[in-house]
Amino acid sequence: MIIGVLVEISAKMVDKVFDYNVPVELQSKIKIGIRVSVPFGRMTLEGFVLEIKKESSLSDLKSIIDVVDSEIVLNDELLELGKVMRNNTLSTLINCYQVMLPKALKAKNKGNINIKYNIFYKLNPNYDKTIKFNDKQNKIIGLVSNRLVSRKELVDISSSSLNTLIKKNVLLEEKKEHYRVNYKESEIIKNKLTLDQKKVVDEVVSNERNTYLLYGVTGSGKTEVYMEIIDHYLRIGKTSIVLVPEISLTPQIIDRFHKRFGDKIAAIHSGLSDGERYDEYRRIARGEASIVIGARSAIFAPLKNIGVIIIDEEHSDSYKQSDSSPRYHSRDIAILRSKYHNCPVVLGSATPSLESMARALKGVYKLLELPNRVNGKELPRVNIIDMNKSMKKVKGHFSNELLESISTRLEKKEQVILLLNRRGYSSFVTCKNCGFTFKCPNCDITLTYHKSSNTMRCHYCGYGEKKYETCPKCKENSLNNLGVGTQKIEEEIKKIFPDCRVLRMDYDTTSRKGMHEKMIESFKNHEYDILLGTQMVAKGLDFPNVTLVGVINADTSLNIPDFRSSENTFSLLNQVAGRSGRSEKNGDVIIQTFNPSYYAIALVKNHDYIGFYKQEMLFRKKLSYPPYYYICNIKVSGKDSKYALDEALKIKKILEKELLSTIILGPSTSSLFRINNIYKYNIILKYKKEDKLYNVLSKILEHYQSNTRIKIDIDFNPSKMI
DNA sequence: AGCACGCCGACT
DNA sequence: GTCGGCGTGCTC
Repeated sequence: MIIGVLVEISAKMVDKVFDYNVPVELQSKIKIGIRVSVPFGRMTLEGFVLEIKKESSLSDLKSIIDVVDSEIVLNDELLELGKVMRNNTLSTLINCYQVMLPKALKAKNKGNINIKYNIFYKLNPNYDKTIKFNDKQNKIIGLVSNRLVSRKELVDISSSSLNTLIKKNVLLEEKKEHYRVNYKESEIIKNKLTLDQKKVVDEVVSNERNTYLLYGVTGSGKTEVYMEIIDHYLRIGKTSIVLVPEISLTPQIIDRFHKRFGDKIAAIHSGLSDGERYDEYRRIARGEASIVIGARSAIFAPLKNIGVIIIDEEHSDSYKQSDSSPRYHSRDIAILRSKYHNCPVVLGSATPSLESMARALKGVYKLLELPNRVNGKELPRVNIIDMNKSMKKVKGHFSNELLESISTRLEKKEQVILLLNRRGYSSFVTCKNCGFTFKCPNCDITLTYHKSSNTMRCHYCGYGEKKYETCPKCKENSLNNLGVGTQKIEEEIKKIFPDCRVLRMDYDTTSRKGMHEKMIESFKNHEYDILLGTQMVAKGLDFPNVTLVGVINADTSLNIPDFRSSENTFSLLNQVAGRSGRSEKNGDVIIQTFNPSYYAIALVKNHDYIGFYKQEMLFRKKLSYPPYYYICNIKVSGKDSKYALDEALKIKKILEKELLSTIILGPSTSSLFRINNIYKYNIILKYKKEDKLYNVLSKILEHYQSNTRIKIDIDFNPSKMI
């Protein structure tokens, strides 16, 4: 027996199958998709078995050392999917496979993440009948004589007696896997659907394979629709995947699915330890869970017989893996898997990505709409406050309008959410006298001030230094802590409303395990009046008593140098506005901005997504951006900035010669020019149809693979270009 | 990823 | 002469 093995090294050169002999005693364990350990050069590596055959074109094969798994880790569907991914992302095949698996199944972590077992005992029918037992031993034997008894139960009687019985071979051990995550039985809660919701459900389950764009306003009951669709497929024995952005993968949403589907769900979220993740993964692989809910990588859940794939908040950029290879998008993977399973894909959003809406309007996706809120209420009233006028009257960050509204709600014992838009914003330190700002010596990024340690830190590489008292440039004592943090805002609120209970929710306060959950719960129970936070208060949360949403600073996310900054801003504001007035009481929204007439802000007033879509499409067309053109970012980086730039220019020359219908921009320094002393350049391609593209880029990658002085990363349809 | 091979600069 | 720099190539 000869097998073809893909080894766990991510390099173009070894991104192929290597043949090995299999010793007779291991042959019965070999399956396609199982892992083996093999000698490779003078190393020992793990790899995936991709081929089983009788002959090889090479003689003198080495033999595999061992078989790693008892069950396959990648099934045929995922093995094939990986090959398509490699072609679409120009990544290595091994990277594509590794991204599908939990940490526990990667070679580097072997042994660190274990399967937990519960130990049970039963009576050995052939034990030595001449042995005499004491009372406690007899009690144990009585218990195990007709059933499996857990070790814990027997230890409670007498651990020494138990040990004696084990030693004398009277008891036999049996191990059972123990899953660390627990889904308790739960009473099933089902809401009655509105006519609109029912129409959507009926369309999707009509069993045509189709990609649907579900455009539903905030509060229109999309989650209920998802659950009904999933329920339909569950009843006919099919499985489902639900993707949610990590930031809205809260205990609240998991709880809702849990209440409806009990232990049929497997939830994969950032709060799980590696071991817990592994347990969930095995439950899925074994068919013990049939509904998977998780963030981006849950799209690879090894479910069989998938009935539907749902991507909630489909516009979220968290679905694109942008920091490492393979740079894939969950939406693309969903559509590929839907072809294999012949099942529908549902993309849901109140503010669909322009790409998806354009496809829906072209008929590539099928458009479904939920134009009304389920409670029959109007969408909240949105009031846009021009801070150019207000700032003169008020010091601090609050306009009179916002303060008055907060005050009214507090009197009525209603709750308030305040959003501090920190995207593209950080609390940097600057000199009021000469304008000097502190930057990271490694990354060219402004350092962020941390009050608790009185240090300035780089958010990219972790560099930190003590805060200066005087400006290092002009020696004046005029360093100013610019930028607002949630702490600062909290202090301001407390000054104005001393009795008000403020809950601060941001990255700092939620990083401890379980804090996020606790905060949401306590706010829901009205232990606080105001929830103040960053992005994480904008998405998916459902608090019936919230009747006012205030946005402190709508503009900051407009300043990001990215062609999607308007889209991201509109979508963030629209999302957070949707947190207001979700129950019986009407809701209000107050948005503070310095650009009140800018369309991405002004159109939030009437929740006018379609209006925004039309405006934004004009801009995208004019500048040849998606969805009119595809974009590909070629990242060239190296320690030697001149060398990297020279090579980037060479690459551009080649591209210009080969790609005749592509717009080529750059090489430009990205806004994060230097990270950890690595200099970065971007070459941007804009194209509609370019048949040679993948071929040419592959050749470039191949040419530079062994060049250690620069690194080339290719990102198709990048979500961000920093 | 590692490791060997091989081809040019400054030294016991 | 040769030690060692790292660019290039290979691993079934």
